[in-house]
Amino acid sequence: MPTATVEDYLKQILIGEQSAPGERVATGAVAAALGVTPGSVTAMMKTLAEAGLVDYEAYAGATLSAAGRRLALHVLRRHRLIELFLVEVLGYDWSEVHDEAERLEHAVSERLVDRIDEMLGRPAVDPHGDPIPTAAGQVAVPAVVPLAGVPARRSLRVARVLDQDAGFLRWIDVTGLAPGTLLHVLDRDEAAGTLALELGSGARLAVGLPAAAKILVALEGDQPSGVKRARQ
Amino acid sequence: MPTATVEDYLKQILIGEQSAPGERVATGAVAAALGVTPGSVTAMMKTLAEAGLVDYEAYAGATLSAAGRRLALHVLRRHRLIELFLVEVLGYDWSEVHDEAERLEHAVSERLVDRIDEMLGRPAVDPHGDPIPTAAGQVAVPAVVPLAGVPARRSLRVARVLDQDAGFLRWIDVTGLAPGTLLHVLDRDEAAGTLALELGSGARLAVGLPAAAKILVALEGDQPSGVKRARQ
DNA sequence: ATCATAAGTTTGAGTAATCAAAAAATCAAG
DNA sequence: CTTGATTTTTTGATTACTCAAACTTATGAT
Repeated sequence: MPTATVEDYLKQILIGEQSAPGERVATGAVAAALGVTPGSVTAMMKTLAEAGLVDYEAYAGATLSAAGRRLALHVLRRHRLIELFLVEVLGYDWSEVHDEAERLEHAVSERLVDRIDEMLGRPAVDPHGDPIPTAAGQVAVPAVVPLAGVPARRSLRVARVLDQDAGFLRWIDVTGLAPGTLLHVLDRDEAAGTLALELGSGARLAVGLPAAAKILVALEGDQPSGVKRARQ
Repeated sequence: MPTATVEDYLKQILIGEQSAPGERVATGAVAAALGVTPGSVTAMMKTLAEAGLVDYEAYAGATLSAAGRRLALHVLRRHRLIELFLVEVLGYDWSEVHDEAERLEHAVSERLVDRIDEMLGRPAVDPHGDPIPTAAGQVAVPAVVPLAGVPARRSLRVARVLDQDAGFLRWIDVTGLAPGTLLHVLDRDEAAGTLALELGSGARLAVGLPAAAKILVALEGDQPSGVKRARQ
């Protein structure tokens, strides 16, 4: 049985791989994400490689092995199902669930996670729009793109918010850009680095490109919940 | 912030104090309950005494300090609320909740526990009939006695089952002696060491005194949920 | 091509927990 | 009382992390 610490490292390596597919995950990226020193990460990388959970090469970084990916996907599944459960069943705000889930993900049994999954109707995504891996390790890969890259005059739906920071999520809340929101890009102002938006509610606002890069959208008119299954 | 291990030791010392009020809790009792060696307990006792959480005297055992009791009661509160939550909200059987709660009690925030408490309507007891401490550290002390000590010809209600062993709890289930059950003691057979019972359902059965010692009952006719509050 | 900087690794040490086994203290009979 | 059994403590080692700081490797800019 892996320790909570091992689970945290594996999860972080998986997230690193997902944000830059095909590349090795750097020691420093893991250190920054977990709030530990680079030396600690190097030490753990060797432990994980020893256990056959990652393929580690000094100075180059690590990739997950099949066994490591399997484990990491289970941790991610637990995390995201717990987040959704906290919102749906316990009335948490989606900006508050991350830290609670961070601790619970190491304490819940597979059995409890499956009950939660069942109770929530086997959901595909968590409150942030992040896809929830199935018990078998399958992840839905929705057809979404960053809002920052969308040209003017397109109709979109907010699908996912990448930043888990509570402050950012509260800003999303007050501007009304939560997942599910319909919106239209009125104009791109490349000079100012902003996008002018009109929401489904009729409200108009401008968002900066850095923020827009963290908001993933689906093109409306595409297949509504157009989702491919990939063994990822 | 105390570690999960410290919380486990404090909780166990509290349970030891409750089952033998006024006495110091022995090193060996804690070791047996937690499944560690006596040497580990001695080491931890010193750590806890150092931190002002217990009053420890070598070869005599430990008692909780005010700070230690406060902490231990919070752990017990978390444990019991989680047990009830698993039964009421997630459909667990009461014979299965103990191990799950054992891990979750160290991972839930005070905030989450309070939400659960609120959602369950600030319950007084968990599925086993064990009283749930309030957030302020108050514990209800119901007027209950072991079934083993009740004379014949009394009407009773099962209030609490002391043994958390899943096998014992399943036996309670199949015999129909779960908390809340009304029953009547038809006869005490001192020679055989059994009690003849008639349940509210009309079923008759005999239970041995060792089992009856682990079942606490309230005398029917007393104030129905006659409960005193004690700062314990 | 070299050289400073950034990134990563190594080393040595510390913390929190554990155990096995030796040593010491307590208790209960006789 | 003394002895023998039981309980508890001590000792020394181990595991799974962690960090700070010294050292090494890789990268990119001139």
